[in-house]
Amino acid sequence: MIRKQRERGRKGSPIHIRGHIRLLVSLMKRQILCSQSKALLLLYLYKYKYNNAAALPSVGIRKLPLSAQMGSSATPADSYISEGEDHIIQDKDLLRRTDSGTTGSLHVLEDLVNRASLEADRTLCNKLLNKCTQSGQLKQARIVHAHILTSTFNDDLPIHNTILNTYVKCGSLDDAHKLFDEMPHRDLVTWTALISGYSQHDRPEEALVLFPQMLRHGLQPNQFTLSSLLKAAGAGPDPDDKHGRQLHAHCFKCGFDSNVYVGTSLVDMYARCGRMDESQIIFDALDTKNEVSWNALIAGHARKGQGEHALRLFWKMLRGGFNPTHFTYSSVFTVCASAGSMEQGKWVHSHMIKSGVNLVAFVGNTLLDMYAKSGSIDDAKKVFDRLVRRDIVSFNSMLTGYSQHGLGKETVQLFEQMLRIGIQPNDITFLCLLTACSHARLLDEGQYYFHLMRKRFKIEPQVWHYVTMVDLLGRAGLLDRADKFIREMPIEPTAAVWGALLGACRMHNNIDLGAYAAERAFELDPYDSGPYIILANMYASAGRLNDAAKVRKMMKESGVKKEPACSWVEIENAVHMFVANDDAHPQRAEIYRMWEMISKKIKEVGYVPDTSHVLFFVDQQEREVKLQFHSEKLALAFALLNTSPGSTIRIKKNIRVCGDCHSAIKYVSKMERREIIVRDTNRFHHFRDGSCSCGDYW
DNA sequence: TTCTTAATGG
Repeated sequence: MIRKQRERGRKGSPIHIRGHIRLLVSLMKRQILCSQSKALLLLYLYKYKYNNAAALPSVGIRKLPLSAQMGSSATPADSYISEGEDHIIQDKDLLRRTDSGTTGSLHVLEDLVNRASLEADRTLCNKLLNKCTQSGQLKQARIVHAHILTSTFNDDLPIHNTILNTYVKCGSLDDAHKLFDEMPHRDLVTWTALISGYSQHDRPEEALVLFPQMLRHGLQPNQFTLSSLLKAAGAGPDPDDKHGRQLHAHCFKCGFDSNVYVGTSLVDMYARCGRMDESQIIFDALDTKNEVSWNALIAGHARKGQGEHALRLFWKMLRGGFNPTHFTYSSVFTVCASAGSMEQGKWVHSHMIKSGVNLVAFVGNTLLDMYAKSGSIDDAKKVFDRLVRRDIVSFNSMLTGYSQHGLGKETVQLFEQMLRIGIQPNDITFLCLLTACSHARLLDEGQYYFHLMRKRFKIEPQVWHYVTMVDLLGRAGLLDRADKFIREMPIEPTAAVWGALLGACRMHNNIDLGAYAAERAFELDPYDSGPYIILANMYASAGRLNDAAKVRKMMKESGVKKEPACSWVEIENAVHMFVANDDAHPQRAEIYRMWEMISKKIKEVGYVPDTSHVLFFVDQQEREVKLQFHSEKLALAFALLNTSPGSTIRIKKNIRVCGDCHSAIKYVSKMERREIIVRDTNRFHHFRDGSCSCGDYW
């Protein structure tokens, strides 16, 4: 009790400062305080501000012309934290120079200056640390920490825990761990703060090893510890559920599994380990669920590519009376983006507008991506323009959109705009930019940006940047330069690098270099069917059927399976899938009849089936028959049967569209007066009035 | 004083 009183009146404590300010104000009112000495008031203001800002106007200090007194170095109390220690020292110097006058207040002031030690009190330190935590200012946190080390409350455990947490939130786990090691005493909060630090900053292994150590110190985890540990268990490089299961047992034993935080973390952990069934069981068993629990489950299905399931859960969540959050919308838009289901995405978008959720980058980026990936680049741009705050991901998403739609000029313009605004590009930005240059035949621009990336932005190109450069050079027909470029790469070329060269060789019919590139690709990744198929097709279309057969045999022997080609088309909120020569579809007969009719009609206006893309069909007529039933053709016939005249048709494909289909779709777009948008593995084709946006360059 | 959920590439 006595100690408490002493502490309350100690110098630096709020009461102490308040008293000083009152005294100073009264001196000032009686004209005893000379003008220079008002600097002293500023010093007190610094301290006072953080204790009770609301009380300031009542003592009239705000009316002081502080900046006039302090010259250009004047610092408003608000910016104390961000300006740091230098200014405090500066103010001290000012104080020393204060009061050369000989007023009767001299003694009083001298006394005050001496007593105005900068030692902070506990409340002030907590507030300062809090502010550092919120704004992530590590440097200031270290200064406050230094003050605390020389203070009388240095052996205080809670304040050390707060510092540790501040370091964590400022992103410096080194500082946090160092403090942890130096601390004379640690409690559960200390351990938990460090564990959660590693887990939040994506260093799961380091979080997990702390757990057994903590147990050895005789501490039992609580809900905070367990949820952090579960997050770490689900985030491992190769998330296995060994840690997860042990933790689950621990949660169960201590009865924490019914806690919302721990329960939700369990749902999330199993979902990240790919065990959706167990995730669902835990979710169902939760007495108390919140939005986060739903989001974790929905995101889990979305990540696993179970889009339909995720959407069903979304509707269920709504029916259950839960309000979707940014996270929910974000997952749902991602699902719609990868399925190319724009109609459902639009519906959810309108739902989001009605619910009043702001179009911030967090959710806007995924919405933008959804429109771009569904083929509507105009809607994507609208979303981009309306975003409340654009971040690097917003720009990257928009750049990706442009580049996939073959809009090279727009990509370059947006990139330049981004630089003007002062947003730092990252490696993904450059990947989009280079891809755009490649797709739009912007050879010089592509090479220029590749150098710029290194020189001006100090971003070391990753293997994917090299792949794109090989693609850029190769597409432009500079096959030898592309080959040389690969040989001069500072990093080892991967199968994808050689694959890019192979693709270019196919485009420019260079079989020898193509065969060489394919060999390298086989060596580096024998399990990818792509290069085998391309090479075999190249041989086949050059009439070298024996060589084609050899490649095919090689592929068979290495046990590679060709991924079946399929196409998807969305009709009235349902996505329909087609495989080549589909014979299981309920509307099969109509679809085939439809295509035969179309085929006949477009042949009359000039369509010539190109059979060079088909392997091993000796007889010309048979070749043509097989060719007719590529999945995108079936999807197109189906869409023509089931949509109203004039409406846009959007088709998604899992491999690159073949030359014959590309040609056929061009004719169909003209004849049927339809806009047809085909999304293949690396770009969009907008067919309109007989031509394609890719300019037959893909 | 300590806790859970999303997004951009090929």
